[in-house]
Amino acid sequence: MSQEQPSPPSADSSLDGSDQFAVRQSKLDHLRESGNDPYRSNWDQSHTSREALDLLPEDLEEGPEVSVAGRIVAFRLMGKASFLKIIDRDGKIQSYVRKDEIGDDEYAAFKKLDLGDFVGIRGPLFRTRTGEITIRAKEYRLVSKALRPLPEKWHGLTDNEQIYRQRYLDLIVNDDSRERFRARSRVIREIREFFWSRDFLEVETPMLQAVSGGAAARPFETHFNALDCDFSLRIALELHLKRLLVGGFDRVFEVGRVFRNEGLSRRHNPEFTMLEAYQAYTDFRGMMELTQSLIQQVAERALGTLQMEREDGEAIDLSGTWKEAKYKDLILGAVGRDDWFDLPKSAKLEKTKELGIEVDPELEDFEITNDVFEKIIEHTLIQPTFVTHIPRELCPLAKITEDDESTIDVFELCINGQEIAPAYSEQNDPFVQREAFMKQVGEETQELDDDFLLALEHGMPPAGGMGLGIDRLVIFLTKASNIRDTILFPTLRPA
RNA sequence: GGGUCGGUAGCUCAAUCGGUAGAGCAGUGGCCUUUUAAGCCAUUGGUUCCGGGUUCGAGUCCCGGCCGGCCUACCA
Repeated sequence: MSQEQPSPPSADSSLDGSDQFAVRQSKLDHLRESGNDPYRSNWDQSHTSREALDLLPEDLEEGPEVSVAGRIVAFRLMGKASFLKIIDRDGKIQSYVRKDEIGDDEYAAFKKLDLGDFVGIRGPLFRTRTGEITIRAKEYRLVSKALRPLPEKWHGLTDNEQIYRQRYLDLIVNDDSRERFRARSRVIREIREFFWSRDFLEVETPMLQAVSGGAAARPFETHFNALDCDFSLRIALELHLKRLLVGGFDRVFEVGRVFRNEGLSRRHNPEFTMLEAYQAYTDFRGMMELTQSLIQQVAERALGTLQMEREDGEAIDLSGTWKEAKYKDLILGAVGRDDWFDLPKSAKLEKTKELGIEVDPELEDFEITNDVFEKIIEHTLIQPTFVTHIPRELCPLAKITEDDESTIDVFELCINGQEIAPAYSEQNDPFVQREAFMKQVGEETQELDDDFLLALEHGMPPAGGMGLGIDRLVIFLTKASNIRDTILFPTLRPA
């Protein structure tokens, strides 16, 4: 380490810079040889970047000394002084490092730092000529070496596959992605706060289930060795939460992962996060108030606004009292005739062809109608809309409407052209429930959950229940276009 | 599962009709004490996703495979 030699001969001289990993590894080796192993270092933070920036009011040129730490994301060497920018958990801050302030040897070592390295920096705050709040370094220390280069600084990382498989790189270089996942976390926190404030009990129910019910989806199957029996991963939270209503916990909610062995799409990931809440002595009308208040409060607190914007620029207004529409009215409007529900199946199929949608002719009448809803109506419901009076065949777990035997007391909340949250007046008649299950078991590959029916026979209080797909909520709250942009590590084929 | 588009340097992207694979950033060496995608000079770096085929010659054309985007199907 002589000061005279401008660049001491070392292993570096054999490296031409073509192999960035080798160059960085060589730098690491030299640090270790000189007793400065970065992987054995640490640093005490006095402030985060954000906190430090807040310490220098507009009218002041000089601020107190701070000690920060983070990853180097910009590095500008200018002879005997340098600027670098580090990123930590709440932002970025610039530091100014001068040779005459940290010393010749230290500065020589400093120049060997790389983009991506973690450093600690201590020094007073000041304002640069262009007004940027900056730390004038008195001391720095390398506390972890990055052996691989960061993605390009200007374009960031754009390759979708790499964004999903190496999310950490996306989070380092793509500000919007980092902010989207912070927003997701705030949304979930505010959801919990909402239910806690309404005296709901947060619970955890099994993910491994002998019978996975509560929805019509194919489950993932697995085998439990100790008991030598098959289990499936849950596809919904519903049936266990209702057992808790039976048990006397009359306001419960759970936020948790559910798993459905179905296809992938912009709106579907095989594991996704569901909220379900059940409240005794209310009904789907009560859930309507609850759901609207929940989403409004979450948006207000987590994002500070009720005015959303989709990726395509269209606005979504979450304020006020949300629209209500009867399922039947929406269908009649979409097909353009009042006698739709009296038409024979062949005429319905004829009409769907006119409307330009493909419908499987093997389907039941109500399924054809529901295809009309899902393929023509759903994606047009951008503004929050409670769709009510849904045909009873579509859900076996809800109460029948008192003055209309053909519909159930439920709503399906649609926002952003997607189903976000269904809610029901929960069926608590064990006979009607068993009948509905039997009918479903007959036509689907569905197992009967006898244990749940046994619980119902002990008596479940009248209740309203609601389920909400958190990933889809986050999609429109954060202007994302794809569910994968709201899930940190989305499901991909193994590399 | 089907359709379609794509995979080129660490990253972001070029490469005409099938004719020597290039640029910016990053890296390396040098200059530079308030920069802002810092600047200037020089410079390294390629299994063109993989495997076959056609051809004098393939990043480019054909066949097969792998991985991904979008659309679609499945999806309470």
